[in-house]
Amino acid sequence: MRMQAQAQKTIIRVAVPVPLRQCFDYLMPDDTDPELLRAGLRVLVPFGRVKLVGIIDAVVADSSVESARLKHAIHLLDEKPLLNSELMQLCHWTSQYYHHPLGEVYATALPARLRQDRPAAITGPVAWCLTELGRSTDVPARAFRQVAMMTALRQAVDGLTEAQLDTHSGNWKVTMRSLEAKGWVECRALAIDRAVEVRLLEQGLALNDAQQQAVSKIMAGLDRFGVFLLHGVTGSGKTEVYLQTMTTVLQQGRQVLILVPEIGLTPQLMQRFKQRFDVPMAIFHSGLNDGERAYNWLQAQSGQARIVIGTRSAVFAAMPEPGLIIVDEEHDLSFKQQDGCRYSARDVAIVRARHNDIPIILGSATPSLESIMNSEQQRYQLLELPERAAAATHPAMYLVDLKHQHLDEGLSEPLINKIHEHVDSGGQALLFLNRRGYAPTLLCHDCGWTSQCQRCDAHMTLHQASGRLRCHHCGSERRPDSHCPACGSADLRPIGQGTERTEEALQRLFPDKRIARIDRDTTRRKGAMEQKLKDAESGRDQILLGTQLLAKGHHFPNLSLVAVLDSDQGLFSADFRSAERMAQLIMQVSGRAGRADRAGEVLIQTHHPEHELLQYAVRQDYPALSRYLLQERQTAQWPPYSYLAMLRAEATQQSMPIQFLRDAVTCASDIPGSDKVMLLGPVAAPMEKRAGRYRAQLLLQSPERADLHGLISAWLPQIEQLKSSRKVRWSLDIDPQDMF
DNA sequence: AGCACGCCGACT
DNA sequence: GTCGGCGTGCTC
Repeated sequence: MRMQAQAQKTIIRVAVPVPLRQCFDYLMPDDTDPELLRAGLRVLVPFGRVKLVGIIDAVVADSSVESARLKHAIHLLDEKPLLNSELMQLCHWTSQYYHHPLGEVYATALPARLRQDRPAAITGPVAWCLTELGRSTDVPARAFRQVAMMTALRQAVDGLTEAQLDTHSGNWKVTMRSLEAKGWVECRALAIDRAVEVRLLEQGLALNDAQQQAVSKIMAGLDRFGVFLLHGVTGSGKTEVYLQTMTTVLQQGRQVLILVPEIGLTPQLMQRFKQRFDVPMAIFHSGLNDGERAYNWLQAQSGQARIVIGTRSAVFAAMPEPGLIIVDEEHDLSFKQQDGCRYSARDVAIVRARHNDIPIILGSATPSLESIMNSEQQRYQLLELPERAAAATHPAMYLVDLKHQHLDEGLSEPLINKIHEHVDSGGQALLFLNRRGYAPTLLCHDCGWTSQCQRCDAHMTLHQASGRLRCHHCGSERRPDSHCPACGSADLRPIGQGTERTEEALQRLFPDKRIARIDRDTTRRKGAMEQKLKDAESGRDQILLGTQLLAKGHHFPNLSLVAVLDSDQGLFSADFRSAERMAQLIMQVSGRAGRADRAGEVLIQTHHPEHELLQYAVRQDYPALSRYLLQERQTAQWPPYSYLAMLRAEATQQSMPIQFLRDAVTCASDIPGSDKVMLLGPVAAPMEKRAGRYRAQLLLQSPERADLHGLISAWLPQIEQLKSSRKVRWSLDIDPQDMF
């Protein structure tokens, strides 16, 4: 028997938001009860010469750091852990898998407001009510605003929320303040009932056979981990499958997490949920301010929000009782974070489901090849929704061979005729062109000079509306030259097609039709996107012209014709994923054509109508298309037949990134097991110069994930020691999606 | 990342 | 003679 007293656990191991792969030990703050120390609490600590808010990762009895060097933490920020053990475990996994410092992962998981040195008080919606005193007081009649306010409050049983007051009068705050000073009114946090019983506000729709089967299979697996790949074309009723499975999970008293891509569709989907369920929801999207974000996060964390819905970062929303995760449009690239900790929210979500032993649904009309392969290998259960639920007919698909075609500003004759046909008979046409601006470059007809960006290896795009040349890669802009800077010629011509120029052509060709251009330039203003979409949905605009921005999610009831103006750029690109993306785009947009009463038509302009990908795409044969793509990937040993990581570097001096990556290769070769990983490069990035910085990359490829990660774990500490690493900005990207 | 310390070039 | 450039080292 040990006679020694158990050493007290009074050392806290803190993860601080710095790019260092270690935690730091501290003595607990003065005047703190050791019993209060818990992992998951936030704590303010002195760090070097600054103070930082960190997360207590563990409470331990002693430290390997000599006690004289240990500092006291300053104070705890929470009484109860802000991060529960499940979320901490998820952050640990993320930190290890993406080889990113733990403290920064915790920082990614928390909304900005909760990373600051202030208490995590929930200050959500409040309601103003009368006090006892206020109820028994007669307001002097001359204070007429106050009288009106008191009367309004008397009529409202549960008080008035700020939103309600805003509709009442624009200037209620002043009046309210004087009433509050008199002690007649008070402000209360709005009580949110914890919905034990989930109230359904509307009945579920009748399911077709495929939907019914999908729902049954998911229901049968609600009590354990399992990945369901829900493959359904647009309009096949994926959302109804989500809704009905969610109903059961919510009724079991568990929370549902839904991840959606970053294209402003979150509010729409949430609207669907609000129509169906009377439960509190927490929502996360780019339109929220810091306060709203923190409030919603805490709603999810406290368990009050039963449905949590949001984009990428919502995968880290704390939830005490998760029961189901849904990733909608799982193939979407916006689930991959492109800076800092480069995680894939879809992949983190799958791990989270596994940790919690709950099911996860991946929904898509065009699943990623990774997911297709996983379902073929029985790791995921494939659920197919083949039919269009609402009995709409499939669109007719045509390839327009552009070879030897006369083009009017990129528009072929067959296309122009089709547009006439559709809009004249009351339909709507949607045209895709993935290049905004007027023309991609300005060319000197006499000497061949083109308008290059000074800071990037790219052309500057001519924007006619603003009369500027703009670089789409670094944002720099300038006035277009009136004469060629190289030879002095005045014959400068805009070359190529952009949405602005196509819009101009459309206006000339269809002078009596309403044309709407929807791209980043026309939707920059806040609320402009919503307004444009509303106009388009109302059927007011007969011709819609847009970039990728318009590709998915929005429902235009009158839409009968969809056209892809330039599919060729996607087919022949340096990035092995670009063909896949173009095919997915065609599949996605074609799902949008057609109304209940009328089959839609889809036109794809190309110089390569014989291309196999396009052939599969027009036949709407995604299984064949993905088989073809998987075959290609297997031949070239690309993912999912191998695993990749990309080490990138950039610097203002051209030679530095390559130098650093060479040094990195040198130290990799000394690591045992490095023979199991191929190091491809270093090479200059496809666009070497961007925003004034030179960029280079080194690709790591291995048939085995474990070998790749094993090498990286041993390698990173060495890379950090390299002298040349100090002269570049470098980053490591696990499972890179973009090869640029 | 931040921040300080420290050692060399062009200026009041 | 100093101000300030950024190389180097450190953070419990």
